[in-house]
Amino acid sequence: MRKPTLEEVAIEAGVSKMTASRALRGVADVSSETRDKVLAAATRMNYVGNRLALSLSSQRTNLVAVVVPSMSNIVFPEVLAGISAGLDGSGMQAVFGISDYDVAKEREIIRDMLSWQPCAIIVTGLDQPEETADLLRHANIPVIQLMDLDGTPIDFNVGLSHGAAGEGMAEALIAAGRRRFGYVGSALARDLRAGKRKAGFERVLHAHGLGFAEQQIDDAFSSIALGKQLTTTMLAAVPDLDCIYYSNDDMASGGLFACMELGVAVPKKILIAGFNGLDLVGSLPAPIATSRSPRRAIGEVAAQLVRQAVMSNRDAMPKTIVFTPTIAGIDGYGAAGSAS
Amino acid sequence: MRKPTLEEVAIEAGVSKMTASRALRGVADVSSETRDKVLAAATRMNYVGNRLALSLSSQRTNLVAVVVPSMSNIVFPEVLAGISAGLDGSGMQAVFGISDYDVAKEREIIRDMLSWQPCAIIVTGLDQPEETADLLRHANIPVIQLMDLDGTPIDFNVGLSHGAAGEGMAEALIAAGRRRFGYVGSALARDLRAGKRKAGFERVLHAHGLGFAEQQIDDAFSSIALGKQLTTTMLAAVPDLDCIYYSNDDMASGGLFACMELGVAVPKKILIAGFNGLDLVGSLPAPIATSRSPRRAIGEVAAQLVRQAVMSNRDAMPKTIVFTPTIAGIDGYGAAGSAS
DNA sequence: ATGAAAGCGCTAACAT
DNA sequence: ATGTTAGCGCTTTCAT
Repeated sequence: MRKPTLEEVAIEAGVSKMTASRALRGVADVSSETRDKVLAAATRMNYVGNRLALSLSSQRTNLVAVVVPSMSNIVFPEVLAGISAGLDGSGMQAVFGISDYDVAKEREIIRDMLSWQPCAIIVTGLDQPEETADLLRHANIPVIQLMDLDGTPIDFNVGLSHGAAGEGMAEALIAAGRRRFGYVGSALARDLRAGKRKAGFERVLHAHGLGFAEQQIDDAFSSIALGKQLTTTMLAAVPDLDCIYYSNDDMASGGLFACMELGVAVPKKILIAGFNGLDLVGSLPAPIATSRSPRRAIGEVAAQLVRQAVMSNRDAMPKTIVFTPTIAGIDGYGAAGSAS
Repeated sequence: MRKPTLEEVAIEAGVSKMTASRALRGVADVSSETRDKVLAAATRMNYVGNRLALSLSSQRTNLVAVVVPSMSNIVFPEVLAGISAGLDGSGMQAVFGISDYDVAKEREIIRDMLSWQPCAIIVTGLDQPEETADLLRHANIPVIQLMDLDGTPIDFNVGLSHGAAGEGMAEALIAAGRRRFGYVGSALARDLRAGKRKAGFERVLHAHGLGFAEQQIDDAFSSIALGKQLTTTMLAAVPDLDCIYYSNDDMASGGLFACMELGVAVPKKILIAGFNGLDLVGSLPAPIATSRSPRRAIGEVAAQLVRQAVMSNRDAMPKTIVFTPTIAGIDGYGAAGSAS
């Protein structure tokens, strides 16, 4: 039993296809009597409209394509939740793809999604290779690049500077009296934003005549377990550090757990610093420093931009929305910084 | 500048629409010379096919609709990652929607997604209201219900019994000598699976002449912070518990942090038990009990079912895939249980 | 190996 | 207030 079409509903209701279409869409100029007949027929037949036909015919879709690199920590799911919430009530629908931090896969996903004629596309980061950027530019739809500001946007850009985040954290830690630093990271070859934070952090260290006394970097993706493991290794090799900077909060939380197991006082002996401002960090048994990135807000703002961009003149819109992370977890650095 | 159509590519290549279509799709019976001409023209013009037209014309799509209740902890993102990975290479594309544990919103999302004529739909849980189930049944596509087994599936079912998971955990804890139980949970009105675990747990308690000495339940959604807060409250009221069962691992982790702050020995004085088997739990500074649910595997298996169902005869396929959670974190309960 | 005609299910534009 | 015509961009079917 095939699914009923608009035409079949129209026949059942004793009207033309066009009238049925108007009634179903709630367009004006349909007598309430006719509308009721059509709605009744549609309900009776379990009619569900065909958006393929609708979109093909009307030359526009309600699809917003979104590409994120990963779903294995809570960061991108929160961005997606923000986008989804920000789109609520607009009639638009997000379509997600996961690139696994793989540029070739990202390009294929983008190509695939563009074939669905989305009304906008949201991608992560500014570092797409030229071929991918080309694809995006030729789509002739609003392109929103999320999370990162350190680079040249194609169109719209919502995020924060990871270089500056690294710099800010280093300055805060030096101001807090720390001098002997270690770095624990993972997957830096793929997670370019983590690399930018590290580079910013090192710029400030060098400006103060300092540097990382020790680094532990693994190719695997970040996790609490990996942070714990690398920290244990690091402290066995260089026990006299007074601060460790991590690629993110997952790694940093693992670092805290390693210190607790080794009986190293946090933050008294070693200060632990991560990035993201995960909820987890606020509940941990010892304070660790972090840069709070407004992940959900970034998603919501991206959704707002999409709504504006598809409605109104794109040229009259701000091209860049800058968020500034707040540093938390260092004495005397309560709630500095703000979003703008 | 509008996007080029197949017809324009065909003209540019000096062939008919049909030949261009065949060349682009790699269908047989196209001379390699012609194929090259068409491919060159398509590349030159940055041609991207229009899937709306393709799907409308061919009467089939590569879309798999997926509805999950939440993105605010790592559980469903992992399921989605499993689905996405399981679909890789099939040419199918997942489309996600988030219902926020709201049945009305879920129904609207499902209705919306069905209008895109997906080739299959994956939803969370077995407890959709009749109206939603009707929608699903009338779609005439494979319906896969995830995570839960305690109920009547519409079509295919992949998951675990949460009632049994609660029972198993209670038995393990009683076997481990615990007798004075507390319960800490959240959002039970919406998270029905958490409620089923609690009910199973209580069935076993009652069978042993026991019950919860104290309960702390909040309407908010689960989080580490909430688990910590409710546990602090609970231990202030009833300090002599020897075990607390939580609605999930996020809440349980918060409970552990509360105990650490209060100087309560875990697991010596109080044993803490959650559900999910999050990575986090394996790195925590004290052992807590959990039921490991194979979230990613559930997603991957669902994707496999979809691939089979759209290719072959649905009737010849298994209707239910049962996973059994493993209990971890209780002495003597190493790696009991297995997936089947 | 290639092309022409018809049509997927809907809406836009133009009648009436 | 309702109906008619044309067409969205592609594939299917049937020729050649």
